Amino acid sequence: MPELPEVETIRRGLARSVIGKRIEEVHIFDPVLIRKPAVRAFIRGLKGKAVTEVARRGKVLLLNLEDGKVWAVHLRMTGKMLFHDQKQPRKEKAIRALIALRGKTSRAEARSHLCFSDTRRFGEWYLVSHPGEIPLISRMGPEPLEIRPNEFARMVKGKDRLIKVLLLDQSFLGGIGNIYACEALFRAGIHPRRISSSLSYNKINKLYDELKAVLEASIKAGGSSVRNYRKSDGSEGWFARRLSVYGREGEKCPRCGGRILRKEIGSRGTFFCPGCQR
DNA sequence: AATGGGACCTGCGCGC
DNA sequence: TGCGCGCAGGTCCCAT
Repeated sequence: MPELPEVETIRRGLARSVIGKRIEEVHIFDPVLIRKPAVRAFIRGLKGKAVTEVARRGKVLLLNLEDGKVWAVHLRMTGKMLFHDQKQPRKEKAIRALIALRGKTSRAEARSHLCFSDTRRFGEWYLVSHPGEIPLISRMGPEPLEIRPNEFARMVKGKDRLIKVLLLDQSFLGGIGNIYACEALFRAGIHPRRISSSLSYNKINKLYDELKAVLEASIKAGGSSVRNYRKSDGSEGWFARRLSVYGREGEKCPRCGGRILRKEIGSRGTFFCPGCQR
């Protein structure tokens, strides 16, 4: 699924296209999508409300409505939030929901749509009064782009866990997924199986810098379209071509020329260079 | 406390 | 061309 840079890219796209627009129609084709409240109440809660802001917490999109409620969207692995300016939404497969919007300002009154497509159907929608009502968010650790280096070091030192698995734990930091965990560890020269508490302060500071750098660089490029991820306008992000190790098993390490390995770590495919990650 | 495995779903690419 | 297997940007739940 989209990780922090991808969700942030979508957030920015939606902020440009849907803020100020009013939700006119809500069509839920797959009721399993709606996790809270019941489907009928969810639809009632969205209908007629204008979107005032688009925020993000970790990998969760938060669309604030004019009545103070929050429409939360988790894309999981294959969810796409596509904004369509045309009268009819473009042809998409696996559409689970469709939202019709009306331009808020009187004159144009243009109609547009938000289309939620999600092949694997893991995505989730909520309507809540506060993001904290979503269990994942209530337990979520800090945003990696907002934390300070000394705080990060304290957190890493305080756990005895495989560093790769720790980075993926949303209750540790919110927003990091498999791609950026692999990439940050590669850039920092840290083996994904290292135990967090055993890392030197030097290494932890390096990891902090590289994590931040890779997330920010990816946001600038619009995220990594390795497979399913698309921006809200349907286009691809450019960062996949800049990934050093993710998805590159058997390729040459750009740093030392060794071979990139793929191993299962924490039940996830993990890409790294055994030559320069120690 | 931390780790491993399975579950939830569907589709794509690969080897034979 | 067809079939089976492995694999996938996530998270939850249970067992050890």
